[in-house]
Amino acid sequence: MDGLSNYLMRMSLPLNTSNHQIVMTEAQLETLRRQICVYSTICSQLVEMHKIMSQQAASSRDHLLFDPVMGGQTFRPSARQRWTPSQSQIDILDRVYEASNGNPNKQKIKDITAELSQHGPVSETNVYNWFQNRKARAKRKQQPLPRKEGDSEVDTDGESSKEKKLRLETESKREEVEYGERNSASHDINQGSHDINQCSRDTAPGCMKTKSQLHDVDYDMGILGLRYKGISMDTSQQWNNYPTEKKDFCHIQENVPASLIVLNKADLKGDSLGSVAVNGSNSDQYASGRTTVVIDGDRLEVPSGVVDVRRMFGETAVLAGFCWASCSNE
Amino acid sequence: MDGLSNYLMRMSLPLNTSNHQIVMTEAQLETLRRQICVYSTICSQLVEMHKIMSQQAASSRDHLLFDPVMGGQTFRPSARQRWTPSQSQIDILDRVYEASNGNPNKQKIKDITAELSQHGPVSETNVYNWFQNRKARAKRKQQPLPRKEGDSEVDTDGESSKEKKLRLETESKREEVEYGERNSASHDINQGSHDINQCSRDTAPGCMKTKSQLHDVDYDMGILGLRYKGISMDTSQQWNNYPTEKKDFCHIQENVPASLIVLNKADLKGDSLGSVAVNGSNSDQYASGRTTVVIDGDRLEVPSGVVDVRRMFGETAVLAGFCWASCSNE
DNA sequence: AGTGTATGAATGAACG
DNA sequence: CGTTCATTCATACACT
Repeated sequence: MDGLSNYLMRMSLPLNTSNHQIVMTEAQLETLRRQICVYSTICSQLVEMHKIMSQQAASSRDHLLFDPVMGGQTFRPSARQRWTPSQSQIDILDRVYEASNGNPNKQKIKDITAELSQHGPVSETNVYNWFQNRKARAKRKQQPLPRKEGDSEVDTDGESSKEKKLRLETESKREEVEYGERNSASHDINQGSHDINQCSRDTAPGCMKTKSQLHDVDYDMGILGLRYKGISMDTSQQWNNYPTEKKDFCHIQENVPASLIVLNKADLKGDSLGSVAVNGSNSDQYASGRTTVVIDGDRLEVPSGVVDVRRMFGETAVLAGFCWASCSNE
Repeated sequence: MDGLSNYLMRMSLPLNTSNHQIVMTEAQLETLRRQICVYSTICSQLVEMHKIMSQQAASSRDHLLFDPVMGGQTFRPSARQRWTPSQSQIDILDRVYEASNGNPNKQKIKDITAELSQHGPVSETNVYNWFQNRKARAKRKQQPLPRKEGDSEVDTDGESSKEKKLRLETESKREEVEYGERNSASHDINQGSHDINQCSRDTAPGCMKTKSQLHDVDYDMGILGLRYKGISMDTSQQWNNYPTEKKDFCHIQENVPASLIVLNKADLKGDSLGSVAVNGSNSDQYASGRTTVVIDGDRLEVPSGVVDVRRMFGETAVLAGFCWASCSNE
């Protein structure tokens, strides 16, 4: 649980009540009211989402037979043969994998299993296998040796414009290597003020900034960020209902065809992991799992999914800017 | 916007604050605290769900290309496109496949890729996958000889203890048959008061009971039930924060190494389907897809996934008991 | 447009 | 630990 679990604490609300009346300041109450409003909205979204999902699940055959509320486990009428880790479990595993160098020993596996079991059924064997596979496949991907920057594919050169999309697909195979490229690319982000940097309130938390501006920003998108993600900024009722100070929480850039979405989830995960999602339907964005996005006027290939934001964009990059202004919106 | 949006109203909290301090009664504050806690938890589920949705949306093209939070508006995440070998490439691949007996090694793949790239864009991974699939599907097509239903498996007796887990895995092939066994097993559940039946509040909704006790129970786990699933009862902060009356909603059994989790989703699905999930890390619980659980003192092998609770445990069994008390918790 | 099929891709598990 | 198997998912494409 994130912020709200400690909310009362931060609000200085007495946790143990006695018989006398409790006194709240106006500010406390106001904050409280807003917070409740926010969560109320989110919860109604949850219900709505689940209804849609259930409906989807009911009307689809196999691959959609999952209940997202159940943590992403896929349920089928027949028993599932193999373990399917939930997303939260995967996140944890990823984190552990990143942190560790070698294979976890037996005790370590026990620990991990215990933690994972809080997010769904899992056995130690599952964990063991996961690390085995992860390592093996990481190694395999390491084979196409690291290339510098977005220079052309050495083996697949002479590519036509049509082949470009395939090149991207090829690139996606060397995730680890690409992170390095990201870092160098992040320098671009740090230069100049482009579209995404038009943020008018440089000090507002969540405002899209160059990473050099990110120091000491008490950033906290978390759930709110996730909530924002699905919102069409111009039309969403939720967005209109949203408290102004929360809108300023991040900067919406409406004039770029597709933009990076980085959702900081530090408050959820306790680390720098964030989600990168992009939209846009340019024809050259076909690479699976990655998309060409425009950041500060420069084109970047970024993977979708959970990424280490700091690793990708620099140590101080904890922020998010996002824009759902789809170039394919009719 | 659902309940909470009117929450302040119900709480009689003044919506327009003046300059004086606001006074809350203890009861109000307590209710408020609990409500926030509940919503906080639910929101975390939203986050989880949304992660999964995003993931799904990113990896699927059309039918899932919508974000439920957006209220059905579709947007286009990065398109994903898969490699489509040209005919000449297929010819080459076929030829190589025919000529070779085993899987090509890494160098061989490189060579093949090099050759194929002269006829179109291709990556080594594409080649690798192609051979994997080709081999697997060739094998499958030659197989469809065997038996009818899962009946032929019965003769696999004389199993060693080591083979047991394999047996379980095999068993999962004949779901329907197993349901029958479950039904008989359910009689055990109905007898006497065992661990899981220690529920002290027999009338409390959601309390784990024998099926004979379930009549006329106004059962309603819904989202809350779903919420429970990810909670480790002994360690989870969420659980500790949870209102007492909600804890009583179902009965938590803390002293069994692993226990059955049946989440009734009748309110969501309109039927008796529920989810069974189990955890536990006993060495004999490694069979993926099913787990040994302790129910009323008896060990049962139950499949994970969606099951017909009533069919499995009896017509009146609509309830859920669950316990994440992991036997591997330190 | 909906439905079905072939197949590229992903990945948990098992093997040697 | 590297390799292979087996299953599943999702897409491209064909069919109607």
